[in-house]
Amino acid sequence: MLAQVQVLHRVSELPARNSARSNDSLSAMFDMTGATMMFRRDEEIYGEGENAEYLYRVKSGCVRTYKILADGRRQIGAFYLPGDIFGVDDVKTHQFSAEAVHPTAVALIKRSIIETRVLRDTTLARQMLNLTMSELHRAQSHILLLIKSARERVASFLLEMASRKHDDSEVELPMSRQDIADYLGLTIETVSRTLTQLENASTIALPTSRRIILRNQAALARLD
Amino acid sequence: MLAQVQVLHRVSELPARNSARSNDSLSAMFDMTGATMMFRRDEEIYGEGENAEYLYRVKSGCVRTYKILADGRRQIGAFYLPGDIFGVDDVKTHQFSAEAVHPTAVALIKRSIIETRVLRDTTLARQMLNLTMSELHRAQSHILLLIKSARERVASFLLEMASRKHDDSEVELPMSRQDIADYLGLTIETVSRTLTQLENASTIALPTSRRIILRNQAALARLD
DNA sequence: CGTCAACTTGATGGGTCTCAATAGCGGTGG
DNA sequence: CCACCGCTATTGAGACCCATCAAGTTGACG
Repeated sequence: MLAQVQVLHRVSELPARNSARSNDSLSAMFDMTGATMMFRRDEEIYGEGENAEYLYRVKSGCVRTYKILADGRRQIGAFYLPGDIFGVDDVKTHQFSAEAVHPTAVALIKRSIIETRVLRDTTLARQMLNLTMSELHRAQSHILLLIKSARERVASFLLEMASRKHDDSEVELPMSRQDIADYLGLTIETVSRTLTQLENASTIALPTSRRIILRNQAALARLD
Repeated sequence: MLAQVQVLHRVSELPARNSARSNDSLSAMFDMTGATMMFRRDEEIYGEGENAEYLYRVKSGCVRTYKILADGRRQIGAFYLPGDIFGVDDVKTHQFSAEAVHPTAVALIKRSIIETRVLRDTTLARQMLNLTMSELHRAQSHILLLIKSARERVASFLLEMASRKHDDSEVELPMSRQDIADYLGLTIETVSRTLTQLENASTIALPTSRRIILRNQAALARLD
C-alpha cells in the first residue's frame, strides 16, 4: 500500500496521554538512545504476529493500531499522538498491527535493552508496569465505549480527542471517517450522519470535515 | 445486597487462565502469606473507586468484575475462575467492582507487600508485568468480541468458557443469562434466543439452562 | 475544468432491543 | 406428595437503530 509523502496536519505539542505518570527513565532512554524513523501515510510500523522487538514513541504525526478480522472487518485498537508510547501489546508478539495515519516520526528503543536495564532499575520496571496498566485502562474504556449507542460513541470520541489537546474546544482530526468508524465499531455513514446531527443541534460545528469545534461540551458529556 | 449461602456449582480443578505464564513467586506468596476469605452469592469483594489494596486469587467459585454506567446498564469486564488472579485494575484505585457470582473462596495478598518485594525480586516484578499484560490481552479480545454479531458473540463466549476447562466438550456455566448478556453487551432475550437457535441447529445441546454441551465445536469456531 | 478520493445524504432492510406473556425449576409448606 | 410461590429462562410481536446499497456533493490537485 504505497502512499505519497504529504504533510497534511502538524499535530504537535499535545500532552501525551500515557506520559502523565512519571516516565522519567523511559523518557530519557527515548531521548538518548532512541533512533528515529519516518513513516509515510498508511505505512506499516509493525505487523500482527511479529516479534515485539521495539517500544515506540510518537514524535510527530499519528499512529493507529488495528486488527483485521476473518470477515475482513478492521478494528482499530487505539490512536497514538505525539508523546504517546505504543507497542506494549504483549510479552512476545504483537496482537495488533501498527500503521502511520499520515506522515509520522517515531522514536524506537530495543526491548532487549529495556529488559536488561529493568533488572537493575526498579524505577524503570515500575514505569513499564504503569505503562501497561494505562494501556489496560484504555482498553477497558474502549470496551465501555462499544456498548453505547452511535451518538454516545461519537460524542465520547470527540471528547476524548479534545481532552488530548491543550485547547479542548476544537479538534483537528488526524484520521479519516473510516478510521473513526473502525475505532468506534460503526460504519462511515453512521459516523457522518451522527456528526451532521450534532451539527444541526448546534452541539458542534464542522468548518471542514477534519476540523470540529465543540460548541456545547456539556451536551456532549451528557450523551457520552 | 444480602444473599443466602448455597453451593450450586462446584467449579474446581480448572486450569487457571492467567497462571499459564510462570507465576512461581506470586503463586508461592498466595500459598504462604495469602489469607482466605469467603464471599456469598452477589457479595461485593471490592468496589469501583476503592483503593486497590489487595491482589486476589480465586480458590473456588466464580468472580465477576463490572461497571455500572450512568444510565444503569452494567458491563461485565471479566469472569474469574479457580486459579485466576484478579484485582490488577490500575495502580491506585479499582476501575471496576468485583462480586462473587456464587459462593466463592478467595486468597488475598496485600499489594504493599508485593510492592516491597518487587524492589528486590525481579522475577516477581516480571510476573506482575506478565499478569497485567495478560489482562490487557483479555481486554483487547473483549473489544474484538463486542463488534461482532450476537451469534458470533455467544459462540465465542461458549468456546472461551469451554477452553478454560479440562473437558472442553461441555460447560457448566456458573453465571446467569443476565451475567452473560452484560458480558457480551446483549440483552438476556437475545442470548436466550441465540442459544435456542444454536440448539435447533444441533450445534449445542441444553440439558439444563446452565449446562451446555458443545456438539459441533467446528461450527461454533466458524461463527466465532 | 476534469478527475479522483473523501465525505455526505437518501432509501430500504435486517438485527437486536423493548415490552409482554408463558414456561420451567427449585424451594416451601400444607 | 403435591400445590403453590418466586425467580429465571424462554418465546412472541412490534419498534427502532444502524448497516447496506446507492447516488450525490465537496474539496484537492493537475
